[in-house]
Amino acid sequence: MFKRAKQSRVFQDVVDQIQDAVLNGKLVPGTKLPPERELKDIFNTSRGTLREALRVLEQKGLIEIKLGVSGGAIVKRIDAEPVVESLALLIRSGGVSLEHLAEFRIKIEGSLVELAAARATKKDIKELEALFNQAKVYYEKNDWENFLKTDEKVHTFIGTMTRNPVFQFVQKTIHDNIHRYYAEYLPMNKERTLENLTDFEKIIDAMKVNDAKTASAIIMDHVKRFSDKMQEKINGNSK
Amino acid sequence: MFKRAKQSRVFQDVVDQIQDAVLNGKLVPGTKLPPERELKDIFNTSRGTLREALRVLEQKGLIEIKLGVSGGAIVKRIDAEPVVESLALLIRSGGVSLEHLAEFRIKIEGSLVELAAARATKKDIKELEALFNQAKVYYEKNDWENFLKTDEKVHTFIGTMTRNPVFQFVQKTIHDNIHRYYAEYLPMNKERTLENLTDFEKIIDAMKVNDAKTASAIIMDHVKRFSDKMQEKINGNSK
DNA sequence: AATATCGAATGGTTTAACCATTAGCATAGT
DNA sequence: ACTATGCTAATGGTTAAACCATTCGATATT
Repeated sequence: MFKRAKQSRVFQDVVDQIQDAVLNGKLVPGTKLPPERELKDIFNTSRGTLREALRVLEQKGLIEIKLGVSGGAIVKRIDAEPVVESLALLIRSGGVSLEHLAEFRIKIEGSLVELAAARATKKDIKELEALFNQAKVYYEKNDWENFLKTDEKVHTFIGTMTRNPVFQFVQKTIHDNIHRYYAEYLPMNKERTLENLTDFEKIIDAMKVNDAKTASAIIMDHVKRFSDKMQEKINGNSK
Repeated sequence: MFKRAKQSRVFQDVVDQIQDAVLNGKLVPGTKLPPERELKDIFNTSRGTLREALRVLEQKGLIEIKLGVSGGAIVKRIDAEPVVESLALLIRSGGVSLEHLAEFRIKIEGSLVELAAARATKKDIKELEALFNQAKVYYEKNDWENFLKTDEKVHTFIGTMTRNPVFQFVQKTIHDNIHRYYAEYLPMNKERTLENLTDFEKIIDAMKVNDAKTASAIIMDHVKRFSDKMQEKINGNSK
């Protein structure tokens, strides 16, 4: 009938109060909180306890702390970083394998490109073409590192084209976490890079006429092909 | 060229050491860390600083802290909770609207059901049928609250059927966050509940023969229909 | 005017003490 | 013998006061 009375931890109360203030818009990003020695009086707590609260808020990505005079806790604009980080932890702890990630990525990136293609503006296409030309230069110079970086930018940019922040941060999270495997298991060469570049060109063509289905099919095939290659590589190495 | 040398914060070093130990398997879930008063000596720090480190580790979901004698910090099995929580924060902070969520959900749940249907075992089907019968009872008793809870269980269970933890936690996160809107904007009635039940039956039928495409199409239509209704309701109310 | 120096504000850390919760044990009462 | 009560010690939670380290701006010096 009754719930166990939650044992209050003072720092948790402080965390909740500040978090609520941020979520209610009472504390807007950029606001500087009072110095610790004042905050501790406001919340009627000790500095140690207050600092535990600040650590939690910092970890949640709600505040950022600067040193020195005129330093202090500043309310941050909430971004996807804590999500990315905690997912990375989950992955690294072994709860998620490369296969799991790749399987998810194939599905999600197909849908994502479909949306992006449907909503592509002329400005988007121009931006994509600029990235394509950049990638082409790196391809010709055999500069794999910068090629990959540009490839990364392309994926991120297509994410923004969806105009949907959920897709955007999922895209970012997946790529942040999958990149580690790529660098380790899928060394680039001229042939593979060209393949990548060709797929890219096809997608831009499909997007130019807002052909969502085609664009989606190409990216799904692209992701699947690269994932399979990486999987082969891993299986091969482990034998 | 160089990065600014990160100003060392002692508690961060403690966090890193313990986190690394967990990720390297040197500390397995269930292990109890020494009491604070010993840990502070081990790391050669003060108790306050050590506790700041523990707060961060707790927030990351790496440890859990129990009170009283034989209490202390216990290494946890890392789960999706921190990911779900930080994503919820991102959503609640206003970066994500219901439309964004619904759009994402339509796509992801289609793919998810497709996978689940392809991998459905007889045991899975039995479990789904049990949930279906339970939902039917609540439908007949006009018990909307429990009907919705069961509906929630169905979605979660279909998530587990994918055998892919990424899909599982995305499904959980989306539903955790969308549920708030549902309860507020989409009051259930006999007609709507029946519609829900009918869709559910169709999906089970498709899954019985591992017809992934059909199952996927049904759920996408289902989610889209309910999202549209909710959207209407919201637009109507706000006018 | 440019540069060097210093001081104050502010986060980072330490220490030592006390409070609150809990598990286990000892004791008393039946 | 068994149960219930209460005591004790271990452990996390909190407080307080002091000092260190970093940074910015004011002031002095050249």
